[in-house]
Amino acid sequence: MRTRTGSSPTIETIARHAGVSTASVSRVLRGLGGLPETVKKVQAAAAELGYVPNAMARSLRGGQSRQVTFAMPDIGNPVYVAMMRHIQATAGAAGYRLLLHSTQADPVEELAALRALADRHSDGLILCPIRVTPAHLDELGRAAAPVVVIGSLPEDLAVDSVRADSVTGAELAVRHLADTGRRRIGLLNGPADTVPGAARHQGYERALAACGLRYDDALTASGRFDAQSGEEAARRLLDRVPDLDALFCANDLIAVGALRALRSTGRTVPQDVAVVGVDNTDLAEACWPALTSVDLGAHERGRLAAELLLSRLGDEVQAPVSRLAVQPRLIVRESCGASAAHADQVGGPSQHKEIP
Amino acid sequence: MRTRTGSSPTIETIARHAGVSTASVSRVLRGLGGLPETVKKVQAAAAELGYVPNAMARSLRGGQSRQVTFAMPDIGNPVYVAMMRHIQATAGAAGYRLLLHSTQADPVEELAALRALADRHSDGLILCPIRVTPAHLDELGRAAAPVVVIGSLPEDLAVDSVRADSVTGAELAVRHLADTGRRRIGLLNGPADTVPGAARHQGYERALAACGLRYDDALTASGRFDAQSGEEAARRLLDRVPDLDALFCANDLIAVGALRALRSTGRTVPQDVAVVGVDNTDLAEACWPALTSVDLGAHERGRLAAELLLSRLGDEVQAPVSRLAVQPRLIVRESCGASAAHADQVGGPSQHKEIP
DNA sequence: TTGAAAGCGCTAACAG
DNA sequence: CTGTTAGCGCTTTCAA
Repeated sequence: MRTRTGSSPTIETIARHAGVSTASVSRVLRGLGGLPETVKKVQAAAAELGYVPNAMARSLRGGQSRQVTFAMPDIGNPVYVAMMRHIQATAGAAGYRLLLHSTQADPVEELAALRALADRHSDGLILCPIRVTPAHLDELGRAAAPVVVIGSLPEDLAVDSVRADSVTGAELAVRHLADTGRRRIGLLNGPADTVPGAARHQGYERALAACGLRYDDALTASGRFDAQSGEEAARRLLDRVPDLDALFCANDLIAVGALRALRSTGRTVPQDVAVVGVDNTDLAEACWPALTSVDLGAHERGRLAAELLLSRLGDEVQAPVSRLAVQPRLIVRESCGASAAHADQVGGPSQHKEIP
Repeated sequence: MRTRTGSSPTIETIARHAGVSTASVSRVLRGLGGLPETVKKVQAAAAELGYVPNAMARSLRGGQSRQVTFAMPDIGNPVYVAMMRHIQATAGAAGYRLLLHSTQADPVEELAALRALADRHSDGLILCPIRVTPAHLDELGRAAAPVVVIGSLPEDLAVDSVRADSVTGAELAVRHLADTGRRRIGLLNGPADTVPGAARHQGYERALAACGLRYDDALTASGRFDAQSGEEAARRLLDRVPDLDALFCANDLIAVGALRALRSTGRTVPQDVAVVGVDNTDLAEACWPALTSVDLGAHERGRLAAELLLSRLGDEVQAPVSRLAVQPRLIVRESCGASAAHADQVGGPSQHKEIP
């Protein structure tokens, strides 16, 4: 085993060892020219001393950190984990490291993530804002590095974004419920004043109209975007409107809570009440009855956001602002009337029907 | 709105602006002394120009990046997300940023994460190895920065670690099954040659012995640590041993797959077959029947690992190696015979019995 | 092709 | 208390 001096070798150590200049070491190590003789000496010295270039020095010199940040509201929500996985894959493949910033759905934290770009520790940011306040617009406008927002933004803001078509997604769900004979369709929403919350509500309302069903405030309830809140909201709603025959839930977590509430109030899913979630997370397949869910393309959004950010980082010239939208698909599973018998007869996992 | 020059102001910009030296700027901005007059001028200039110190320069100078890395096998597994959440909270509170490295359960990737410490982009690493090969031991020995391993390590390796007592956890589960009258208890394991896989197997075998039940290879099956694999393994096992009355699953994902297999082969849980998972992830409460699960203290492990790493980073002196172990608890839910009636009568979420 | 030298932006002696 | 100065480790002109 080789001797370990206290501190790691620098480019100068290698230079001395190889009898060349630091400039030559730098060149050789990055594959730029060099006399075969020189190259060999440098490589030998580097190998022998176990030299690895210092990333911080390189970043300072080069003006870029080769790191990107993903800031999202709640790491406990599998939909963000799905995004993260694809962001990490895309960024990693391009040689970028991934920094995580969990904002706790706190706008202050979101702004902090934006402002943190000023210290140049990160070359760019992918942000999932839960709300878009004037302060957000302001900070987005003056961000010190490229930002891609996953979510909807005002038209006139010159910031790249990737959004789900949440309204259409909600429509898909509600329409499917109506088409399969449901008439008293409730909405279990997250905070109505958040971007996703507002979108779900809008889609719900619009779809009802399209199906000739009347919108009724009494059929809606809102809370947080988690299972416990979903369960509580479902109980409240069911108390108030016992004859509901379907629940459209703003995400899968809420839907899982709703399933619990339904079960504990003696209702059968989907016979008595059909349930649809949103995000098509792993939870949808894990719960029972397996959850019909609107896939808003979290994977796709993560990948696209990362690609957008990377291309922005690579660009010399200012490419025009991109505003991507991914199409939702409805994944029909048992919670929504696909007969259990049908599901039972198949061997493999992941049986579902897809409505694009 | 203030004018935006192309590049951000440096400490020198501020110095000129305030009519002082860069050293004074540095001092003032870090709260070290200064004449009130000077302080005011500097702060004014910094505020006016929107100055933020460059993190890379600071890191290079200071010899530390104020970043730590968490490397884990599979970000799709909620147990790692749980760890991550607490690592992020602990590290974040101490002013460290969190880098993510998903290793895909690939030993090569794990080694890469270890070696990457050499470039000093990260001050320390929390590693969840899925396997510990001789190469791991070697790299752990020569790591360029402090490492904390979440998992078991050979006694003679001088590396901090936090482990779950997975063997005791398995015993808790199997013993509970035996105590509640189960006699044909199967094991659905992940890869047997991984650290967690081996531990689950060992605990299973040991608990059977303690309960006077005979170990039988035919009652075990193994695959990967995910739901699909769990479902397939469960099918194989049930085909082979139709009269199983309990399944001990190596993690919650496998257990979820097992629930699916049981349902689709017409068995009722827990009446026909009781099921226990491991990790007590959110999944355990999401599925139905709610899953009895061994809580191996993922939160605790994440927090402790982060604290260990941070204290190691702060230490001037070499503190002795820490080897922490967290105690498992069995969280009993419906999949294991807690009567559904009992669960139904309660209003709130998270009803369960806890066996420490 | 190679080496000398000038920084990237910051902090920390060390004098004054 | 403040300014001068010397780097942290690297890349990159610019000459030779």
